Amino acid sequence: MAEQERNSLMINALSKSLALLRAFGDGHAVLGITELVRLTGIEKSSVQRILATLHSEGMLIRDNKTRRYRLSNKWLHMAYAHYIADPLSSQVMPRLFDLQQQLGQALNLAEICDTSIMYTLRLPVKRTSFEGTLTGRTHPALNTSGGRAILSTWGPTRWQHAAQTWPLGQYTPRTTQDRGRIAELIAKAHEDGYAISEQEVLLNEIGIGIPIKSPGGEARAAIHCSVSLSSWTIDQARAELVPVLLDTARTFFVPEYEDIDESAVE
Amino acid sequence: MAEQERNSLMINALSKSLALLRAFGDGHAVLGITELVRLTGIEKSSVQRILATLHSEGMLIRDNKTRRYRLSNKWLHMAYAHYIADPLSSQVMPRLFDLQQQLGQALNLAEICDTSIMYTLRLPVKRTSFEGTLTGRTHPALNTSGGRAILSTWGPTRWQHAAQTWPLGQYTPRTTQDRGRIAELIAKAHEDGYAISEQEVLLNEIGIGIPIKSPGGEARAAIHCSVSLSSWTIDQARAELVPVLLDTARTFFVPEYEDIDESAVE
DNA sequence: CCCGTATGTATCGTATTGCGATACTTTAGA
DNA sequence: TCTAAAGTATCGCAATACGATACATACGGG
Repeated sequence: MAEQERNSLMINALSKSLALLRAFGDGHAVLGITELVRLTGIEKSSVQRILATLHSEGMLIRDNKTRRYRLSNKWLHMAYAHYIADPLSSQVMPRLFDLQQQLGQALNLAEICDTSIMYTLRLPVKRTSFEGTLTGRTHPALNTSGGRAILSTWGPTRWQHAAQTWPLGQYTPRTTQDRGRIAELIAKAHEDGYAISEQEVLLNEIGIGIPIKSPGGEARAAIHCSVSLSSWTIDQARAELVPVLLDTARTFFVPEYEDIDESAVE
Repeated sequence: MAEQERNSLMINALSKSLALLRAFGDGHAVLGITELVRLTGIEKSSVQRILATLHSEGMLIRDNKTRRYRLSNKWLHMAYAHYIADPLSSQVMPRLFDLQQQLGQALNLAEICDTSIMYTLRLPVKRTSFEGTLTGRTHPALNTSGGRAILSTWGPTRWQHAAQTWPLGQYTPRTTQDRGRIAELIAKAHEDGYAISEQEVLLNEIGIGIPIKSPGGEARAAIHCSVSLSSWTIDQARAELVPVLLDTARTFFVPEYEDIDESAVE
């Protein structure tokens, strides 16, 4: 929010277009003009022009019956290009694959993305829900073991602040809503070197988050392991899975973030 | 190309930005200003502005050392939103998963995207290359079994035209360069109801492409199965894999394309 | 080590271009 | 059939993005 206007070389039309595109991500995947006006607050005429442009460029599919739009598969190209250029994914992928063979559990790479956790690599084990296999899914960082694991490396000041201000979701009856409790859990994760959560996002699911630290000790990503409460207890998971996961996470080399970092505060 | 300008409600800045973004996809995943100017032909000042905007929106990561940019993981959000809204992927995924359990072979969903094939769902079997696990990868349609399978449903006129004009790559010594031969292979696929290719994209690989037809009989997508020549012969694959794959592909319901279709001819 | 070139950054006046108001057309539901 | 809501088209204005140019910084060879 803060530093939008300082650079006078910002293209307004492009900013708006991105805002509009993001609207498709936030739960509403199929949208018409008026809905977009409501969601984004952009003028109808502008929405009209942006949609026309994106559509004519093949980036949007239009349902001629309902006159509503959805994102085309051309966007997968951007995702692909991201992965190719991303030093972390290419490094983590093969190790994650081996780990999955060894442990037989669902594994993800989770990255911090503003105040959310995004699953960027996914290796499911059995037939899960379709959504469960897709990369790009996000959850509020505070709700997830991965998010707490990452925050636990940022130092008490920053994680306290995050625990108090970052958004929270409500997924199951057992999703922790108590921000003080969350701060405690992060502190615990700081001591342990990893975070465990129980049924906070999905019922019957234990989440294990292991931070992937840069040389400076801060993490922007985590290995996330998801196991079922019907086959595992928390203690079993701690004893059998955590050590292996910690071993793996330690071996990654993550360069320091010289870039914006933008700290996602306020 | 043809119908760019007829609509006067096209936003120039946005079109340019998309062109610039696409440059990251085409093999060059990390780019500086000057390189982008070369690749896209856009004025340096414009490139500068677009990059500044995208960067400040968090869509690009900048390496402060080399001053070059790459796509951030925010784009995965767009990919995610695409999948959520796409009726085909969500339909195919579970069936593909079952198939993979049954056959134990690498399976993909391949979709036509202009003159290319894009792998939009991937279920690899063993530790393959990183790229081999990523969705959004494209190859010239003419080079792949999936592309030929799809074209074989479009009728002789259109597939002849495609065979003569669509781009061709050269991946292995055995990649067919003869456009006449490719037209023949498509015709063969039309008779058989599927396409098989041998070592045209990857050495030691047999590709099997099964069209997923809409009620009208035309396909925009294909199931693609990749098997190793060290364990299989072409005849074995035809006998053991193809029937099962055909059975599966037949059961999908793909709505007709009322949308642009844009036929990628010109 | 210094210089020359190539690349990235900042500035600025102008006319182009995207803006938003409004009027028109189509759809869907009562 | 009518009405309200959603989508589409038009148009004049001025704000905005444009591109030329000048300035700064990085890189690499002699």
